[in-house]
Order: sequence, then C-alpha cells, then structure tokens
Amino acid sequence: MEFQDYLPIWNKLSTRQQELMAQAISFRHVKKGEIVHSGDECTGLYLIKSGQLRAYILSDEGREITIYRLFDHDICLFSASCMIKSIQFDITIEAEKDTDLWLIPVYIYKSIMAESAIVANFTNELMATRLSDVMWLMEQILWKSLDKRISAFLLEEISIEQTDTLKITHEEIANHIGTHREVVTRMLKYFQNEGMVKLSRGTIAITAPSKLEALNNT
Amino acid sequence: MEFQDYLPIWNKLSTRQQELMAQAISFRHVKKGEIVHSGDECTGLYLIKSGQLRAYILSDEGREITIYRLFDHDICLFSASCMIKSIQFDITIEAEKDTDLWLIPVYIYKSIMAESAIVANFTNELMATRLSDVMWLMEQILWKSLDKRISAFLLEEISIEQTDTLKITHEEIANHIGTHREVVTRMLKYFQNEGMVKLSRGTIAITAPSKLEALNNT
DNA sequence: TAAATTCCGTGATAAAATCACATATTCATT
DNA sequence: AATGAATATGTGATTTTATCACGGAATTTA
Repeated sequence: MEFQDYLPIWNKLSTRQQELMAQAISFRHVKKGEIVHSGDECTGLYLIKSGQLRAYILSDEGREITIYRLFDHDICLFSASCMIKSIQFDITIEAEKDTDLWLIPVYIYKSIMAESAIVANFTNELMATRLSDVMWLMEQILWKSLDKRISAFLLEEISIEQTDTLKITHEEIANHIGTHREVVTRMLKYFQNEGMVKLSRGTIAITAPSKLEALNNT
Repeated sequence: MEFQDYLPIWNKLSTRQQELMAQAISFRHVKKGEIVHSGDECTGLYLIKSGQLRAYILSDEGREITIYRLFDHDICLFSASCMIKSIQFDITIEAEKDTDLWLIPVYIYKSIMAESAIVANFTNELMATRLSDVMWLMEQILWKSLDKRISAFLLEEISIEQTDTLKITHEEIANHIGTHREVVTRMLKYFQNEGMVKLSRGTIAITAPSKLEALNNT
C-alpha cells in the first residue's frame, strides 16, 4: 500500500496537487521511544502507515498526560501546527512502537489547503476529532474517579495489545492518565486484593477484566 | 455597525455568497441567563454584536465548568456543531449578560464552507482557537492549585467587569472553575484573612489585586 | 411580617496529591 | 558469581481537594 491509500482525500486533489504532493512526500521510520515532534517544531503532516504514536503534554515540573494516540491510517495534524496560527499549545509526540510514516511537508500542505476547499474541510474534520478527544479527556479528568480511569486505561491497553499480560510500569500508567506513580501503585494493589489483576515487576496480568469493566459502570 | 463588520471574511465572499448569507441571516436579542444553545442542537453560527456568553459542559451529576467565553466580535462555532460531523461532545451556552447577536443558519454556512476554501480555512482558525482554549484550560485543571485558579478567575473578572467589586456568588465561581462551592467559600475566607478580598453576601470586593497576582507567580 | 428561597459557614470524612524514604528487582560490569 | 548502578515498587506521613451533612444568615416573595 502506498501513501495515497493513507490520505482519504487523495482522489479529490487535482493532478497538479497530486504531483506536488507526491514529489514532496517522504517516508520515515521511527524507533520505539523516539520523539517524533516536540514543542513548536513544525515539520509537516504525518500519515501513520503502521505502529503507534502517543501525543502528550508536559507540565513545568515534568509531569505528563496522554492527550490521544495515533494508529495505522491516523493522521497527525499537530506536527504541522504552525500551519494554523491559532494553535497556541505545545504537544510532544513519541513513538510507543516502531512506526512507519510518511511526512507531507508543511509548506506543501499549507499551500494546497489554502486553495482547496476539500483539503481545508478535511483538515477541519481532523481538528474536530482531536478537539473531541480533548473534550472527552477533560470530562474524564474532572468527573471520573481514579479507580475508573485506571481500570479503563488497563482495558484499553489489553484491547490494543491483544494480550492480558501488559508490559508496563506504574510510572508509565501515571504518565498516561496524568497522576502520580504512588497513586497508581496503591490502586493496583487494591485491584490485586480484589482479584482483578496480578502484579509483578514491569508487568500487570489482567485476571478478571469483567470486574474492571464493572467498576466503570457504577 | 452591521453584521458584515462582524464576519472578517465577508469581503472575500462572492457576490452570490454574500446575497445568500445576507438574506438568511437573522438578528436576535437574548436576555441574561437565557440558554442560547444546549446539547446537540444545531441552529447555526452566532456572531456576537454585544454582550457576553459562556460556554460550559455539564456532568451527569449536574456539575459545570466554563470552557470559554464569548465577547463582542467573537463567533460561536459550536452552536453549529452538526456542521462538522467529528464534533462529538455536548456544550451548553448561556448569556452572562443581555446579548445582541446575529445567526447564520447552519445550512447556509455549511454549503458556503463546502465550496469556499476561504470560509473553510477561516472555520479552521476558529476551531483551532477553541482547541487552544481547551488545552489551556486542561493545563490549569491538571497543574494549577485552586488558590491560583480562583485568584486568576477573580482577576479576570475585575478586568472584564471593570470594577473591583464583583457581584458573584461562591457557587457561580465554583461552576466556572469546575469545583465545589464549599471549596470556594473556604479559599475566599483564606483570601479575606490575608487581606486580599472583602466578602459579603453576593459580592466580593478585591482589596489587594497585587497580592492575588503574586499568588499566581509562585 | 411570615415564609420561602438563596447564600454562606463549617465540621467530618474520603479521595487524591505530594513528600520522603525504604526495599526489591534487574542490568551491566568485572 | 559478586558488585554496584539503575530501575521499579512499597509505604508512612502530610496536605490539598472533594464530598457529605447540616445549620444559620440574608434576601426575596407572598
């Protein structure tokens, strides 16, 4: 599959636009752990071919929270944030797994977006999707207790990884959901006492996913 | 001033688009306290001529938090949220003051946006502005202590209202910043003991704004 | 002026954040 | 295998914020 299949509006571009883009696009492989984008860099739009990215924000004290994740066929807009001048926040994007992606340079995309209603409306939808993600996250932060948020995170992980035995540290979980390691440790301890999980250094085995799910429905 | 002056891209529309819009637009006056938009309604784009609106979200238990506010010349996008199908959250918008506004029906705006790169890019900037607002708010919620958030809110209010004596209840402040009335009451009590404010039923007199500002810079 | 409503104050308890260490496990090196 | 370094987890103590429960004061309405 080529990059055309990863850009839903490809067929709606003019021949000239297609040529411009095809000529400027580049392929890139990033290793797990690598920072793909940080702060106010502005390289361009990433099309994710395979792998997994995580977008998060950082506090002054170095705390983190995951804003959203990107998977196959997702498009990363904020790596091209300078394209839209009203975007005023800094986001960091790191590879959670080895990832293959294409890069559309910002000057190309920007110029096409300026002349094409199709592209501009498509970008609109992308932005709206991220905004919806952020709104959803804010509701979680404000109105969900930590037991629910942690259990929801664990369930999401087993769904992504397709395994009941997660390789993840308490600190990583804390950085995902924006809390502290100790808090995660204590909650996991409680989950273990309730027979929901089995803990060992660096791994969490989900033994009773249904009980974790039940937590979220109360 | 007519509505044309409140739509920055008016001059960039075609004559036909201008006619379409001018014919469909309507003027409306809303009284303080009135709900302008709620849930998944989708009337259209509001152009704020004068007054003040507040956009907030509601929890299942009826708790609130203000997401952003709209003033003269601002444009309310989410009252037309159905225009962009990726918008998946419910927002409520109420008039904080008597407000004059124009309404561009959603079907008109949507059809013009679909054909005009200018309008689509303009909408993009609007959405990015809201997204930036939400990201800023999330950072406040996550990483700022309540004394700072309450003092920042009070300072913002005296700047908006152009008076040191705010007519506002503890509950209203709690609903703005997404916390509980008791918490606000206790913090204001502390502010009063520190000589920063003077409290009486329904009003808060800011006696030492510089001390409140100092709180935010630590 | 009495009753109803709204607003504020405060104690008690629970949840979560924060600080400060201690211990345990794994990894790298010799 | 032994050592030390690095990483990961455990836990007590304290502070901050949320949550529950109730009472009293000020204002509005009838």
